[in-house]
Amino acid sequence: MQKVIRSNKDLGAAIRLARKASNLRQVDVAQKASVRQALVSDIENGATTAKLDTVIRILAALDLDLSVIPRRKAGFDPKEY
Amino acid sequence: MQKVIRSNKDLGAAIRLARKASNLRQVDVAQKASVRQALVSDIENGATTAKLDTVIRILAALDLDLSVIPRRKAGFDPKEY
DNA sequence: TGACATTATCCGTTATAGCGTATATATAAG
DNA sequence: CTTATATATACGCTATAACGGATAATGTCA
Repeated sequence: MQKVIRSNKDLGAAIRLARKASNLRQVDVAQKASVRQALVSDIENGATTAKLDTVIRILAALDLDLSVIPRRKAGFDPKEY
Repeated sequence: MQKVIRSNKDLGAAIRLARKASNLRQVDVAQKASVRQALVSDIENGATTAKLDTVIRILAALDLDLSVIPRRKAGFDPKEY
């Protein structure tokens, strides 16, 4: 599992997916990350470009980390390796 | 190569390292990312929490991607695996 | 359908990222 | 030391993330 994030939409999708996989509500994630439910909603919908530390806190609430990796072409399929 | 980012300091360190490895000046990265040299300086020094899309643009200027990965304990050493 | 739970949206306000434009410190080379 | 280059700071201003506090709009299920 390793999802590349190149836009706020990518991030929102990743967050929503992880949140549902954990059976959490936006409110639960919001509390853990010390933000409002409304903000989690906006971010999941890609409606806003959050600040880095906000992103980090929300990901942490979902037991996820942000990481920097060497760039690969879009559409790259790791199974080819 | 895979650097976990849990703070703006982590990000700044990763960016500076990658920039020097590419023999680029702050001004070069700034231009590619459409931001000011002063902002690159601030971010490298961990003096500010940048917005997500700013981070993405700067990383892209260094041929790096941001990614979401499952969280591991701090101090985890991949060599143990 | 009705009651309840969850998510999306709104408004005014506050906090702060990022800008333009300089200038002040390094750091390095001659 | 002097010059050139690179990085760090400064100040006023604009843009926008995030807030509190609701409420509206969906979704869920007996």
